[in-house]
Amino acid sequence: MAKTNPDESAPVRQRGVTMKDVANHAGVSRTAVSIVLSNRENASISEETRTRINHAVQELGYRPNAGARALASRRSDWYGIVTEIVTAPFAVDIIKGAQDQAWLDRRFLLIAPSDQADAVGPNQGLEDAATEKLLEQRVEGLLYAATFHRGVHVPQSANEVPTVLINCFDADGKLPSIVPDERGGGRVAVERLLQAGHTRIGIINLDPDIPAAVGRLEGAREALANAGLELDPELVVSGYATADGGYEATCHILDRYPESDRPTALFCLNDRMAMGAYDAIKERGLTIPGDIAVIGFDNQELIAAYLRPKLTTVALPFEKMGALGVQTLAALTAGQPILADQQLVDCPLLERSSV
Amino acid sequence: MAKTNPDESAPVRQRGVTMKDVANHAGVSRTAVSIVLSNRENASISEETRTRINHAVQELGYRPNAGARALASRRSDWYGIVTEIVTAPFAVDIIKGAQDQAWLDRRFLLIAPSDQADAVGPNQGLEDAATEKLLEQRVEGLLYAATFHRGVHVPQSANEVPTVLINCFDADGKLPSIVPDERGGGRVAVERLLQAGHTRIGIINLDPDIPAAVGRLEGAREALANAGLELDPELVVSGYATADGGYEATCHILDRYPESDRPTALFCLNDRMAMGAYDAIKERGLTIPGDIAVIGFDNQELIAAYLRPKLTTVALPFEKMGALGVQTLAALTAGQPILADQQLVDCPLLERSSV
DNA sequence: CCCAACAGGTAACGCGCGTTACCAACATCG
DNA sequence: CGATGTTGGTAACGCGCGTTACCTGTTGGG
Repeated sequence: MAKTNPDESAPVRQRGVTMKDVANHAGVSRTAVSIVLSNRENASISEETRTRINHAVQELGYRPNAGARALASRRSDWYGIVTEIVTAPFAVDIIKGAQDQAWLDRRFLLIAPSDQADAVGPNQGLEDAATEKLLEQRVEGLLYAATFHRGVHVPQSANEVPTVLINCFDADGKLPSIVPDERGGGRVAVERLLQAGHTRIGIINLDPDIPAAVGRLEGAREALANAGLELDPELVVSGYATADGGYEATCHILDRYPESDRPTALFCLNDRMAMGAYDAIKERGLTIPGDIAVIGFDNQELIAAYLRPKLTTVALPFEKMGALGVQTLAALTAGQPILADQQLVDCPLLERSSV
Repeated sequence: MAKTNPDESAPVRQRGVTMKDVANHAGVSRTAVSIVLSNRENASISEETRTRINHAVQELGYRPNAGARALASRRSDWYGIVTEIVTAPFAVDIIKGAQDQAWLDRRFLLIAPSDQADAVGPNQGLEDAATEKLLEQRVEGLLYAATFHRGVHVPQSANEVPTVLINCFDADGKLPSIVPDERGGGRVAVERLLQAGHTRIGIINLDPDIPAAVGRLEGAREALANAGLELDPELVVSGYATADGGYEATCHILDRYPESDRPTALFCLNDRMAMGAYDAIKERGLTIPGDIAVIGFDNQELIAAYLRPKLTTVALPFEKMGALGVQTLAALTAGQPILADQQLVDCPLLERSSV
């Protein structure tokens, strides 16, 4: 009764073709097949038997068994990544970057979900389980990816294998990490506004304590200083990191000043807040970028590319961070030294139409 | 020179603890350990040695080797999913649904990227490679996920193992598939508008040929028919599936009629077009939903939840489809019969504030 | 008192493959 | 002509584990 495929019209399915079968079919030993397939340099197999073996492989449709190979060679060619894929509009980009890079290196990326509700509290049950599962698969390296830049604690068992943090950093500062250059991003954003002639720049801030806010604000300050200006604390308004929060903060900042003294540009520390800012600005009959220029941060495609006018913003280099994470891991597993404990990745400015 | 960890302060890292070590430490045979760890029912191991073994496992920090287990037991506990993660704002949700379900079943989901540019053209090089790689890992089942509902061609080798299609269907109609109930979604959207008292409903259509457009439109027609109304073809405008496309189509439809005859509601066949519709409506000094109600489709969180007012829309059940895909696969690999070749998944209405 | 029926455990084989040690045939050299 | 490579291969071991066949007491029944 347990037939998987009731209607089996005898396709060319050769399941379970093993190396031995290939060897028999080619009239050689299994060792010879192994040598040819792993085509080493110092081999000593005649060209003739070599092609004979390759033909046998083709004819039988032989497919190597990765598991067995891993067992025998004691290398799995797998990396593992632990990430909160749940609430993550971003995480996917990190995964994609890592995935593609791993694929280039002919490695597999095992993805394990981590629903850590709180980074601090020891709600690490699931996360530990994820790590454990990955180690059971004998991954050669581990990646931990966060959805927003912050400090994290990593399960103990991660010590057993090279580990790299992406978009987050180890609170104990032992593990190598890849994070966005928030400060550089803030600088480039404000420089762009300065270059467009704006000198009174309002800043719609995030929660001031998180690394993103600290870095971006610092960058803004730096850019202003380079232009001989100072950051007016009055012009910095914090709000919830949502469209509503951005809307309210923008209302606040726009209504506080007479038109003559009003900021002519807004630097929103994320795109969702920029979305709210758009509404507040339009509501007041002002135009973008004519009356007020807006620049965002994060480059959430769905927002930035579809707002009207399209939003000029600073991109978070998720894909690049993912790729760099895998590269760093590759270096570590190969025993090579890595460049630095913390690698900063550029946040490039994406010009659209709101400045 | 190739030291992975130069500063090795002797942590409790016990790498390579094997079953034999556990056996020795507990003073039993390796077989006994194997039996206890795979805790079978018909075992005959005394409670005492059983706990002794468990203690040894704890003390040595033994971690089973999943690869070796797979090799010996001839079952890998792995599924593979091939998906175009690249341009995909959605795919991630399918993956998440599948991932979570697989995790519940204590299985791993191997994700392989497929950058098939064209579903029809034989640009299947990469996709074939992905499938091949997955089969080398001896996955027990395969999932193919598309980012938008459409027909696809699947590599030959997929026949070797149970296969399920998600958000797409086999052009040859052989493989089981999981797709959204587009028609039901269209129906529920229009029903909601009817219920709010709207009878003149404009429809911002997608490319009329794709399954999504066909189904949703059919559903709309059905809902109207149930209310004794007919679909006015004049009120259906197709455009590019973007915010700009939605903007233009909406302008077209709004400017064509005198105010008295203007539609009082718009059914946008996706959220990006709804985004453009918002702009067109607001530009004309009209309010949402006061003057014109808007309903979308897809539930792209970043758009729907952050538009002002928040967009009422019909959700595409990606996560559920992913989960159902894995469940179907589980049934197939267990040799159980499946319910139907094509399973439809409900598209639920999400009430927000635009109706 | 002998035999069957357990409970409690072990030896040994094989999964598919990488790898090392070894072997035969031939060419080269002093 | 024997010693010494070199070329082209093979036998055999082990990776870590599941599984089956078997073995050794101890009981209970006739």
